[in-house]
Amino acid sequence: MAKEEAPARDKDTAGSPARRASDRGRYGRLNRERVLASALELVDREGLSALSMRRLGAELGVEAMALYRYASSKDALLDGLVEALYLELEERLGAEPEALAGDPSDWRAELRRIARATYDVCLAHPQAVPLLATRMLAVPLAQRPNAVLRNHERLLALLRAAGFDETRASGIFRAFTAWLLGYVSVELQPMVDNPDEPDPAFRLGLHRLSPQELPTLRETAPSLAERGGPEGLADGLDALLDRFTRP
Amino acid sequence: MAKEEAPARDKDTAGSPARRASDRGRYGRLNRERVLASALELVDREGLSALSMRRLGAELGVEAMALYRYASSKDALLDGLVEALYLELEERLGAEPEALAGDPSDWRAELRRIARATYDVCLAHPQAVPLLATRMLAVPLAQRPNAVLRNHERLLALLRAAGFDETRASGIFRAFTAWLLGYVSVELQPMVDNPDEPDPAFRLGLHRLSPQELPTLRETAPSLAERGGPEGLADGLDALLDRFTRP
DNA sequence: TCTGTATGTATACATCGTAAATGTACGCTC
DNA sequence: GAGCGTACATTTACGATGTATACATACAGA
Repeated sequence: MAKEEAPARDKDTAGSPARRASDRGRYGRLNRERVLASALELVDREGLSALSMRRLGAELGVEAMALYRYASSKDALLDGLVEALYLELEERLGAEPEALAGDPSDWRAELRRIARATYDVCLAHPQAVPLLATRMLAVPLAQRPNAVLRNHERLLALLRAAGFDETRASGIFRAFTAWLLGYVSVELQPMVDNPDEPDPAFRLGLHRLSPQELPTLRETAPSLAERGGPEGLADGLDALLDRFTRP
Repeated sequence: MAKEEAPARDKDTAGSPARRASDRGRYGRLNRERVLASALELVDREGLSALSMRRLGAELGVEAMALYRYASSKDALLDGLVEALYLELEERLGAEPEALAGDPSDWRAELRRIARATYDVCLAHPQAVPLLATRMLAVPLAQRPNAVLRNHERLLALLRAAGFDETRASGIFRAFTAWLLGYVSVELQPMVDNPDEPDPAFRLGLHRLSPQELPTLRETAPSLAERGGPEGLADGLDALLDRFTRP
């Protein structure tokens, strides 16, 4: 039914179609990278709930079923989004793992750097953050996307190189992950009721909160809605590292 | 308010149907509490993805549409589950807020107690934990379920009573929430590939991990799969409180 | 006994994920 | 070039889901 705008305008114009590489008569337009990039962009733009196979297909000028060549199910597609986030993280961190190249005594700085880069990626894709706390953690370790596993490897290698034994390294790893994911989850959600409202109290919808039963929450809410920013992340991380690396 | 189950056992016992309280000719079988309890039980038993309106209806011996009297949409139902979790938390914490009754100097112990109780609730309903990191945080502050708001109020009142100003209290509140949610999210997910496998390495699916590219992860995985338990939670919390309450 | 309201059912529709069969255009060999 | 195999995309179809709407029923109070 040719919902296309570009293609095969005239099947036999003779003089005809002058194909560009990206336009070879509906053939080979897709690849996994494009699919995931488009999915992430859609999620960024309209939220996770807007992501359906049909919708993503339309976004790419393709039927929904075509996507199954590049992600074997919708769950796999979501895992792919997680992968995309971690690929973006790797890019920001630089290709080669610093852990192996750098000075082992800088492991704290390196952890901070990784945490900060993760924060930045999440800040760029706030709507996708829930995927980390749910999809990613729900998938058994060994089945997580490769980019995720590489990230795990990087962290663990860093810690082992710094001299921590397995048990120690695991503890630090878990604390790092918990704090990082918790922090971005709490920080990067709206909390705002009506974003277009100029008055902060109304923007937060505070008029819904009973002053009798929730007095403290009501008066603290505006301050609560502020962000700790990357500094808050780094502060907490330092505190946790102090504790979890104690003898 | 008469959402009771006690009443009107046998309108006219005559010979006939011997109605039990739970069986009055399909009328008045439901109430919000029962719906939410049943939903939570279903999630506990078969996971979040098993929760559909039809399925939950069947569980209660009722058509799907009947549920809409008690939750105006599926999203509202999920929010109801969050509420149910927080009600359970309140039960464990005791009815009256300790913050107002207790000694303000015990605020750290009280925070630990709340964290521990939350951990216990999550441990009892691991399949529902993702709801906290997603649904709960995604809902604008003022629209969160009442039990959640009461929990926020309790925490903030506790901190204000301990002498922290709004800004300070907010910072501690956010750190507390982030750590707590991150910790239970990381801790209470399976990580296991094939639960029935006796050998730990196979149970984790480690054979899928390339020894060349992921050596450290491979050797650390068994230790990673262990839990930090409530002690780990308390340790990290203490560390964060030290940091976020510094002058 | 009658009537209004609270409660649950019946029916219907749009949308979703996805299995299976079908077409279509390219790269290859001849 | 002609023809073929295969990678790619479409078509069609099915069952499940959330939910709007209209209806039926059972109880409570007059």
